[in-house]
Amino acid sequence: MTIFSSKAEYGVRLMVELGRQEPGRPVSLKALADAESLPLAYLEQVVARLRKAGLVESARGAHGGYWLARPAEEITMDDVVEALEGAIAPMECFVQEDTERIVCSHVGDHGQACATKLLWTRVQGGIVRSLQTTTLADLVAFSRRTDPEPAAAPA
Amino acid sequence: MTIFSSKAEYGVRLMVELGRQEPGRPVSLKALADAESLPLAYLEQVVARLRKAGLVESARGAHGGYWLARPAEEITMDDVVEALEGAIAPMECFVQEDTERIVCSHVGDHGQACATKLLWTRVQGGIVRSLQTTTLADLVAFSRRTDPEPAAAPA
DNA sequence: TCATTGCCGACCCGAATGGTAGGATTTCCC
DNA sequence: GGGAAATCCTACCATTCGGGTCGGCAATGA
Repeated sequence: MTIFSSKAEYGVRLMVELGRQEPGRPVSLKALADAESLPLAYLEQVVARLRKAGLVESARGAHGGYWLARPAEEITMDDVVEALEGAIAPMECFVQEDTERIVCSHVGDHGQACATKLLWTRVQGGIVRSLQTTTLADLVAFSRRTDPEPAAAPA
Repeated sequence: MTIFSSKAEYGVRLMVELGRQEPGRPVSLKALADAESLPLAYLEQVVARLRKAGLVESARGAHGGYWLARPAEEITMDDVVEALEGAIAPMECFVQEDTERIVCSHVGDHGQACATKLLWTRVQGGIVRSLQTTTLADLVAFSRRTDPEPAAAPA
């Protein structure tokens, strides 16, 4: 089984690529698609989610493009993945309320709260914790270690 | 997004129900299906996975049924979920080799190991750790807290 | 004015999910 | 021996979803 869809993979790669660029200058989606060998039309849908979540900003028209809305150090992967995949719920019956609250709708079958709730809660905790403690800057630094060349944006 | 399918939900509930029973006596799938209000025919497929993974054993014929192959204390939810959902990989490009080894097939696009690897590895670690540190006995105890009645198996 | 780029909605195809149906086959009980 | 009660096994099916494609509109700079 795979946990995340390719939206998450593409979106994270896109964010990393943006993090590698020097800030203040927009990068066209075409350049990003070429750099990562990803289909441009599909990336449009992916980046739209990131924009609606306020993680990237954009400029239209010639020499337009995208850039990070905040410095990479202040972006936790928790936000990125949630923007791309939606709220992280281990199971359908988990509905996220406001903050940290978790509700299982299977309560009430015969008065018994389902025991699986305990398990899924722990799993969710494990995932969210690992996402929250990783910033985009971490990934950018990791990518520079293997490929120090910045992708030479010929805007 | 939901992480696990209903196979995991049903299978875990089934294991918990088996854990609530006194050992040594087989419980019919029909009784389990009734206790959890789940479709019998579908549960057959679910329990087949648990049996093939060696987590439950079975006896055919009248008064046959299922029981835990090991005491609940010795069953980690890691094993249960893996039997039900298959190997846990955060992303398609993760292929589990023999033990703990993780490989990302996206290496080589332009010599750059994908930075997402770092992230997915951490996430997988968070999940596996939470599953390994929870035993079936934990869930059984949790379920008894809310519903102390053992489900009165009328064989 | 025109190329470049972001933005948006419709459509589409294959695979997986969540089942159902039906028939073996084995075993206990009378 | 004959049911009845069970596990087992395979095939099938409806719907959803993932992973895209396509076409067109809107805005912006040269």
